[in-house]
Amino acid sequence: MQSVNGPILPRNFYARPTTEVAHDLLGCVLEVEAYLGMDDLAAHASRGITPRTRVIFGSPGHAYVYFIYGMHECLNVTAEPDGTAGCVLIRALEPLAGIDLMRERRGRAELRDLTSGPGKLTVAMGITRKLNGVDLTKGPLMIFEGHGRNFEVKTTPRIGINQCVDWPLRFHVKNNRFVSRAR
DNA sequence: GACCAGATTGTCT
DNA sequence: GACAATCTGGTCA
Repeated sequence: MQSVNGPILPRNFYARPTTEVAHDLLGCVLEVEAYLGMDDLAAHASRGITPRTRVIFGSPGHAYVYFIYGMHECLNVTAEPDGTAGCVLIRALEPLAGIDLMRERRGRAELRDLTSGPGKLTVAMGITRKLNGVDLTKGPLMIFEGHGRNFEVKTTPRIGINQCVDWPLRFHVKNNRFVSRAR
């Protein structure tokens, strides 16, 4: 796999408030949603620690991969200091490397269709629950620093939830053609 | 373009 | 047993 970006994001990038981590991930990825702790009823972590949510309460900078709707897997990164719940859902990114492989896995040629949604990008990148709990500062899955921040950030409510529907915790790069589309 | 229904299984009550 | 942080393909316009 070709490396197209700067250094790997360090642990202390993730050990901060979830909304800050979400906001600052823009530029590395294009669209994110923040899911907080006990007060955020839309977050899996609001139910407390279960076998599934254990990772969210653990060390920052790890992958939380969950299975949803019987057929989709979604990638999150954990935030907040160790012991505090918080994670960031990666909703969209721009395909930069391995595009042919992504097309093969997705069964689609259109570049915009490869990673413009949380369920899509996990398929395109080959991410499964086997990667649940892996350390994002070490690999095999990593997030690299972006190329600067000369873009406008758009903040909106989150998509596809039934609780806390008004909370402005979705962040994406304005006018970018690779972000997902709300129904 | 908008809107709708179906697929399919892990997780928790 | 209900429901879910989604996607796709269909219909209609």
